[in-house]
Amino acid sequence: MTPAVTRTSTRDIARNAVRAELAQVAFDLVRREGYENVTVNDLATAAGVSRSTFLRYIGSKEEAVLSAFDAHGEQVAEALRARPATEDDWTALRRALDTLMERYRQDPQSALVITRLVQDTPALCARHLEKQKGWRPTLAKTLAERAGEAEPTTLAHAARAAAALECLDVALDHWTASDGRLDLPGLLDEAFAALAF
Amino acid sequence: MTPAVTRTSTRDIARNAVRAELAQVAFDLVRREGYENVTVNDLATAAGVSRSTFLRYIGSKEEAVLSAFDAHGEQVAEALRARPATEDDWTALRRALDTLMERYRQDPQSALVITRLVQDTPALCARHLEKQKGWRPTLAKTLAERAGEAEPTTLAHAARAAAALECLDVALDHWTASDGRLDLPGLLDEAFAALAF
DNA sequence: TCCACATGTGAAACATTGTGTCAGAGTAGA
DNA sequence: TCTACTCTGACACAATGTTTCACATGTGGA
Repeated sequence: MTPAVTRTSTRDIARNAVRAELAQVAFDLVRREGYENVTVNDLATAAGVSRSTFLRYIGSKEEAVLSAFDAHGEQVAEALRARPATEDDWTALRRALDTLMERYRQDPQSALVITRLVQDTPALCARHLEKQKGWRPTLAKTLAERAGEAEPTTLAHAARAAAALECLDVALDHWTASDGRLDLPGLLDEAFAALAF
Repeated sequence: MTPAVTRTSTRDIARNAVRAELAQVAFDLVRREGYENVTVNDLATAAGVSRSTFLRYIGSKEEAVLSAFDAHGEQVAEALRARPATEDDWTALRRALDTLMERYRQDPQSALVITRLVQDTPALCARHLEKQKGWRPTLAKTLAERAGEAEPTTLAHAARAAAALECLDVALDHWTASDGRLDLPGLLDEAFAALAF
């Protein structure tokens, strides 16, 4: 059985560091050569490990690129928890997404490349949507907790969480379509406003 | 080059019939044995054709199940076009989804099985989300056309289309979680209402 | 020091998927 | 009848992801 408490041992830290390193090398190579033109063998070789080891850490070729988004779900949830309880759900969700906006602002070039890569590669796009769908229950639960102690997670919370994530998606689509020239937070505002009838 | 006008020849009709037949056999087998426990070879054998032929018609193992949803996007768009121009976007989208509700009402048992299958199989879930994302531009364009002749497709239209599809998704999640006991159109209403602030 | 045990790594085999090629069977039409 | 055209199945192929095994490394205790 797994231990009841999820403690982070030094070994886990080391593993995560290796994983991040492998993902970084993989992303650089994919960025240069294109996702379809690179094999797992290439990625492993570039990282200086065997194919076995690479897959042991990363899990799959898709994950090599998408692990960059691993933390996003929890980050948005964390930001959502930090919003004042008086704020309505929709505003709180919009503000929580500012956490991600900040990431895109810090390095727009890289962000544009990886976002395009995911959008243009069907396999990556599909997996990314699935991963993003996994954030929904967490956000919905956080909304429920904000609402009150005994509040169960309702369908309404799930719908709002899902809609907020779709707004992010739509905004990113328009952003990449404009080659990153349009203002991403502004696009996100526009998407959010479109659902406030 | 492909012909400029997409005409439907008798051969295309025959091809689609074969495709539907293969998909039906494949779905039945997957339903009984489980997606992971069945290979493309099994599906082809069950349908009485070679693996080559099966993949030629269906494209991939995932598509064998997901082709059941192929027409949904265009059906919803069609229903959306049929809504009165005076109706606001959100109401029109909700009513357009009644087309799908009708499908679920006609055969709730099968609908429950296939919906669960897609939800519980990561590969299917991912591909289905990607396919559903493909409906978004069509719906957004339809919303724009409803708005007026020269109206371009705006980010707001895309956001509403995306949100409506997510409402469908959320409603289906709760529906399957209730073993199909809850009223699906009612759940969809609830999800839509959660976004009408 | 020596031993036992756990952990990380690479090599290889394996089942499966999806693509591409090719030859033969069947068919409709000139 | 001859000729294109299409469909089919067989096969080869590259690649993915899983599993198993052997080897190295290192660590703690007797």
